[in-house]
Amino acid sequence: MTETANGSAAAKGRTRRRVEKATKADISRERVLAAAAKIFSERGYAGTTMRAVAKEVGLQAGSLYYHYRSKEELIEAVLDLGINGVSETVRGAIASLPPKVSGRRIVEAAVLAHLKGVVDYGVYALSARRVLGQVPAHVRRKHVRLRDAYGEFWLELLQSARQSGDLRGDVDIRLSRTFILGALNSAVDWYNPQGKALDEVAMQFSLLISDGLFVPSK
Amino acid sequence: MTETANGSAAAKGRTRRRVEKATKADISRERVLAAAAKIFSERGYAGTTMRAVAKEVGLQAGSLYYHYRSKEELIEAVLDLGINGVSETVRGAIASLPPKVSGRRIVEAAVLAHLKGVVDYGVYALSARRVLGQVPAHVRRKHVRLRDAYGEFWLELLQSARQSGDLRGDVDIRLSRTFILGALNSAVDWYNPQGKALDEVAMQFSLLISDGLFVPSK
DNA sequence: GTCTATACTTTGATAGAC
DNA sequence: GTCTATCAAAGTATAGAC
Repeated sequence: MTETANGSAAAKGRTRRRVEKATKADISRERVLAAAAKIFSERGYAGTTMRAVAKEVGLQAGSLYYHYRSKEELIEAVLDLGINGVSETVRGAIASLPPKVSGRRIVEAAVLAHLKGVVDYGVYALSARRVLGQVPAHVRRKHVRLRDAYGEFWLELLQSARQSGDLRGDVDIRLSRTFILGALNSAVDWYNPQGKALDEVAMQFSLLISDGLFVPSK
Repeated sequence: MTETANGSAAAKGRTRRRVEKATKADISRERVLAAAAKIFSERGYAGTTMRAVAKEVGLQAGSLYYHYRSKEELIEAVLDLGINGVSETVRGAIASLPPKVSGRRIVEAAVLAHLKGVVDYGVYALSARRVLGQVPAHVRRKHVRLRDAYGEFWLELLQSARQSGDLRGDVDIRLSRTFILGALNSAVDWYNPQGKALDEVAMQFSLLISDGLFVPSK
């Protein structure tokens, strides 16, 4: 994750070929990004001051502008990483599944990967969830598009499960998707890495999603 | 809902006996509250200025302080209504259920009531969801307590369903509760009263929660 | 790369007139 | 009840020294 954060952040502003070592600027830039994500997630967009971010990384406020041109550019980088991080984690997991798996297994893999993504991209995912509604409109629009594309991916997942035949006839796929993603995203608010293992949580969620709470009626 | 909003807001600052008519102050106070809730939910705590709230109701910034002593008192009133509104809607619905209903019916009623509460208390519920993490710590503590008490109520609901015998043996009640509430709360973000009827959404959600996505495996 | 100093704007809140 | 005027504090961003 650290590599991704650095890669994606650094790649934006500078042209980096191959595997050159991270420059001092790259390191600072990433530390600033992580600090900003943390504070954005706690205090919201307007509540996050450049001074607070600078203090978190041991810099003066003015120095941040060497790495990011404005507060707006900073939140954009944070949101990018939060949304793309989770999305790519899930797409990757599904892509590496063997060709003819059951719908159950697909859902199981997607649930686990989403939770993994949310944990790996912690403060970035949290920021994406909490401040997306507060950023300047043109910034929000771009990221809503990314988020919607991810939602579309889930829809296709469920549709392919339906085609494989094991989905109940009376379930509304769109609403189910909304329900599942709402529940999974809430994990950024409460999941504690010190607590239950992620696989266990994912297993329980998958069970609920697949078979529900109650014993099949008669 | 309007009555509740007014009642709970007005009751705080003033002593009102019986059914006296709403004073000018009561009316302004409630309009300020509604405007504040809307803006808080859109821009977050720090992003909401007293000037913006005032403008929304056609007042000058200074005039707000006649109704609320500070920005902090304003967000407190908004959060109160958002959290208590939903909680009371659900508790009321469950309390008015006939004595020996099935676990399925209980879950169904709770799901519908929660969605109803979220819609009725719209901007207040939205604020509670979006800005709780951004308010001064002592304000947050009080409201986290209220929210947790509501979560406890859901836990008891599920426990009583288990005792009535129709819950699957392998479901983790705590995790299920977390999952369900995460999904239901997300409705404040996407539910559109112009779209699908609430009962229909509630029915689909209940179906998913109770029986899951897939046909019972042989 | 980072610092200090500072220009300019906006904020929450108060006081007193009406 | 609401307005106008105002203050002190805090905000983003820039410029130039090091």
